[in-house]
Amino acid sequence: MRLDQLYHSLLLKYGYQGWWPITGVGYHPKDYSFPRNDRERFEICVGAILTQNTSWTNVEKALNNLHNNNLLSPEKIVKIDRAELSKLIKPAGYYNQKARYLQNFATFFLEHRGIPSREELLSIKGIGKETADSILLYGYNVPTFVVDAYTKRIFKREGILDSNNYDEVKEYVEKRLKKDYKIYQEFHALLVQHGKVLNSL
DNA sequence: TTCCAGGCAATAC
DNA sequence: GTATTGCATGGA
Repeated sequence: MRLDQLYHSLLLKYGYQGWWPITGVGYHPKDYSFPRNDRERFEICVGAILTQNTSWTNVEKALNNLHNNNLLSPEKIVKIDRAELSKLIKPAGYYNQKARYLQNFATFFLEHRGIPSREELLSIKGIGKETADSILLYGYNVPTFVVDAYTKRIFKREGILDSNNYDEVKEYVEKRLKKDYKIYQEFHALLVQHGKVLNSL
């Protein structure tokens, strides 16, 4: 199967995914106007960090804890005691590491203006390639493709590309699909959805 | 009970 | 430069 065929067949099978989910809004299929403000942008970045090797349902519990305590802002995150932050994000797992990662990112978010570069994001402790690309693609609508474990697994299964190299898989997609953030957002979300379905078979 | 999820950094070879 | 290992909760 070719790459664009996979994209179209997944879209036909699952429909528009409406990523990235926002608290109080949820998923928003065919609405690409998000994030609508810096508050939503920051929330997406926090979610991207919390979901590292962690199921989204667990991340939602942690996000709700922060939201309900009115702490879902960079100012609050940098100020709060780290042990207190750890406690609130506990459901997301790895909570000691992630509390530190969130404070590292919140500090950057407050000091930095405009769209960050991939290199700037990667220099933050706690932001690796997938998280950096997720932040750029969903938080800033930059057409950069996000590769995750499902992507590699499905590409191999479909005989598209057998590689464990992040940048190689990323470039493969970016050279073959139109550089459109809407398409990259949908495709990554569809690959995750398909990966979940395959796991449940 | 074991397995693993929308990874990352540190360390070991 | 590539391969391991620690980090942790909640659901299947």
